[in-house]
Amino acid sequence: MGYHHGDLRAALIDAGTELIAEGGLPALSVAEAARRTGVSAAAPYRHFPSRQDFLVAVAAQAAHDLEDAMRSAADGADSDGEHPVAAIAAAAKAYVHFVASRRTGFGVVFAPELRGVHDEGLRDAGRAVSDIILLRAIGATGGDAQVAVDFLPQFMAIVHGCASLNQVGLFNDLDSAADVAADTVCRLVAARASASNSGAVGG
Amino acid sequence: MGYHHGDLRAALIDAGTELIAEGGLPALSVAEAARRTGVSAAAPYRHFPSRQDFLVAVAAQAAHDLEDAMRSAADGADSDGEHPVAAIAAAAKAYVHFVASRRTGFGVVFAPELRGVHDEGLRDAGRAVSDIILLRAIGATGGDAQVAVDFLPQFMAIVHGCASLNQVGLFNDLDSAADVAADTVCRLVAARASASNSGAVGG
DNA sequence: GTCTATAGTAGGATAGAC
DNA sequence: GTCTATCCTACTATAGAC
Repeated sequence: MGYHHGDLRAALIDAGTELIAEGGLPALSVAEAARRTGVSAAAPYRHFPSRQDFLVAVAAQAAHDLEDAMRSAADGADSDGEHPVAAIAAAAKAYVHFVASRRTGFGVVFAPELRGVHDEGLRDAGRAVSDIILLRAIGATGGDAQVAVDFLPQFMAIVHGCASLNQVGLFNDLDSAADVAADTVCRLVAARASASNSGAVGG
Repeated sequence: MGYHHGDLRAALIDAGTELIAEGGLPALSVAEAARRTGVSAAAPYRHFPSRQDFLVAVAAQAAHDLEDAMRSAADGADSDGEHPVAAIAAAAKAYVHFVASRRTGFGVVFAPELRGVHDEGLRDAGRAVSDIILLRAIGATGGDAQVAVDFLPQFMAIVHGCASLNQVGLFNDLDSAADVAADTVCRLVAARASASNSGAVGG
């Protein structure tokens, strides 16, 4: 083989990202990542002690990219900070698109296989994504932080649900999925803003 | 070994259901199902030509059980047909609980691995679940079928999202996840019912 | 840091005996 | 219909040469 790399570690992470994009988490294989990078199956073990550690590195990269995508979308839709609802809608669409192209989202960032792993990148990215939505939600609902905190899991559930259902083919196309996600979060924000003290239904 | 079964096929499907509940789709293995059922690794192949066919059978069973769970919950919360919103909330909670106990939901019922498979049980169950929600949604929003049709994917996205996020540990406990799902779908129905002709936000 | 070689594990699937 | 035996494949991980 005799291939020489400037940065094998990064190349392997890229290959791993590709593998997940193609076949989901179970398709992440150290051996296949090595094959695609042009090195032997043993080489990756100089950079990652085990498949688990490799997965953590790939997930951290994905989390960072996801944070970037959502932040860019939110900022782009609301450059002056006056349109928090538009920012939330844009972030929702960005999430659905990200998952469609990478097959990676909250499900990988917070993957069960990663429980108990103390990776700074992962934790930070998770909090960063939450902050992107939280800040806008506070702005969109009139400054009530508690309402925003309640809205956060709803936002995550909706965008993750749309992204997942899109993956299994329940939407006609990607744009439909993204539109449903954006429309739904907007409806919820609107309902919250107009009646932020109404009780929850269906206990 | 020499084990004798009245219905090995059914026993294998039960074992397969257990495997998925424990480790998700990738944990479904013909060999392991055989082991747990007390037969040789070759025995299942008398009943299922391949792992794929085995998966279809397990998924069909899951779809049937899911339909049952959601229908029972909806009927139980609305025995007289006068409380469609309560029925929708109950179905939402039932979905989250079902996924928590079985690790199977829309993601398996409509699994990518099953694309193009023409299994009657799967198709029927998918439509049945849709109907459970559609009928109640029409009742809850004042008889507007189009609003109900639009609401269906939102319902699915929300309950699936809550169930998935619960699996990766983003809720404090199962009841919180189910409550968020029920609360969110109720808020949406309420918003739809009060303003069924409002335009969608965030195009 | 990367290679070759190898041990160990596990699953999918088939052939042929009973 | 089930068994034993077997083949093939693929991946994780390690040892030791370069």
